[in-house]
Amino acid sequence: MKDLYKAHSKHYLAVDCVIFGYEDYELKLLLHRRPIEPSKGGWSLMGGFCGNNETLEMAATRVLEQTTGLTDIYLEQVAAFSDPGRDPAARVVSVAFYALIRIDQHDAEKVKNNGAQWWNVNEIPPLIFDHQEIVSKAKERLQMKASLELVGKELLPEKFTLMQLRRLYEAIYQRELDPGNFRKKVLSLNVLEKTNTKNTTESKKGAFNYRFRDDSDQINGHERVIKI
Amino acid sequence: MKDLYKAHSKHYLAVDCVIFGYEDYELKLLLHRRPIEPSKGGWSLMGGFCGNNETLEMAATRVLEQTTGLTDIYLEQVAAFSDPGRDPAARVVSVAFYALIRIDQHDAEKVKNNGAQWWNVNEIPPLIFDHQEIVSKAKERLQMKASLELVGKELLPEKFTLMQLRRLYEAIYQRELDPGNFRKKVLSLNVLEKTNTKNTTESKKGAFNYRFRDDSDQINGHERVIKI
DNA sequence: ACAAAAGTGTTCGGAATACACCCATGT
DNA sequence: ACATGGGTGTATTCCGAACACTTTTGT
Repeated sequence: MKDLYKAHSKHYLAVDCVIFGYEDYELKLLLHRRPIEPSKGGWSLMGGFCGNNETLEMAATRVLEQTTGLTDIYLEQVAAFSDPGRDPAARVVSVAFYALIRIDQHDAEKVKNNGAQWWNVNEIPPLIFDHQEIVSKAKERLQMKASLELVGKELLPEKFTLMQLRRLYEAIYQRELDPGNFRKKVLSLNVLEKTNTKNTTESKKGAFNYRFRDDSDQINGHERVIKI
Repeated sequence: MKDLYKAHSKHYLAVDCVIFGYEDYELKLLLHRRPIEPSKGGWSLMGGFCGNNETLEMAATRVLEQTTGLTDIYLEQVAAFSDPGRDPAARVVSVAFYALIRIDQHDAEKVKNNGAQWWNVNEIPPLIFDHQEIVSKAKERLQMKASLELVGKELLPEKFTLMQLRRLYEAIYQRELDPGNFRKKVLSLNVLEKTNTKNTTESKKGAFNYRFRDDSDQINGHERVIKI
């Protein structure tokens, strides 16, 4: 079929991934040194160009696999960034995604080869282009998501204690949460199930491990669920 | 400067606008018959291609002015849609926006010349391509926005009664709201101010008109404000 | 003994909900 | 008179926030 849109201009289309991970009670973010010009060597989000036959989601997935070695990663679209001057080398429109991954599961070797490094989300270095703005928007989105449904399935190990989950929420919300109230609220959502195993590494008494229920995807409408 | 990205493919970039308006107690949506092939004549969102030197927001603004005659329109980015087959004629990535406009203020002449028509948001005809999906996502976003802050400034006339505002929320939320509770909640937000004028067209007694306060943009963080 | 997390219970205030009820007025 | 929306008040319920308290166990 002939191209009916010939009169219009074409654009480079990129994806940039804000990769969130959780480790040592901190929400972290994977950055690498940009391997190409311009701004080669500057701290940057993981990015890549969108191919002709892939969706933006596929491109983001591909970028993630190349940099973390992980497939099957949770992705959420954030927004498109299209300031004509955002990339000094050319007009590139970038669609940002955020990803949630379990730090312990990714391919540390591959990450290192990419010159990548995990950073506490509150202590990141200066970033190239408009990547700081992208990160800010991604953080907002993650907060919003966390307030609408219980997140953690993609960030925590399969089994985790309620304290670990609370620390994650504290890192996302950037404020402390009452342990007792958090426990009651989270359990009332009925999306977790208790396991028989205990974790004794973080307390003398030991805390039961929980896991996400298999069918824990029944969140109602646009009603905010996690006030916490 | 020479193009450093030559190896990568370029793509057509379009914007599609979901134009919300409010009239006769109904949330409406402006559609037109697509003026070009493919799917010429099919019901479609207002769209256009992004130029080389404009942001996507600028492109959307331009499209809106061409179709409604209005400048200075409230716009919110929804998402990018990038299925390679979404447009049968070519690979076109589209970034969707929703717009809020006052139906009485737009250029009815221009709209008519565009073969455009307002539709109740729940009774729209079959749309071309993936526009139905775009509309669904835009509706979700509008609901979310309406629950985070008081909307209406862009949809209602400058002066409006609380009943009109409530009907708007009922149209957005798709459920009835208690008149007394709605009034108390909305006024407690402290973003409206009472005017001296009354509207007697909708009740025998007559209801005071309200308007949005000039400085009514102080919404706190990501805290949900409008539970309603 | 003490510290520190696990886990449970209680209290309190504010907010949402569900109403009742009076007011004003056009028909 | 009565229907209809305007506007106010109130009782009830629910939920989040604050916090007390007991349990368990490593040091």
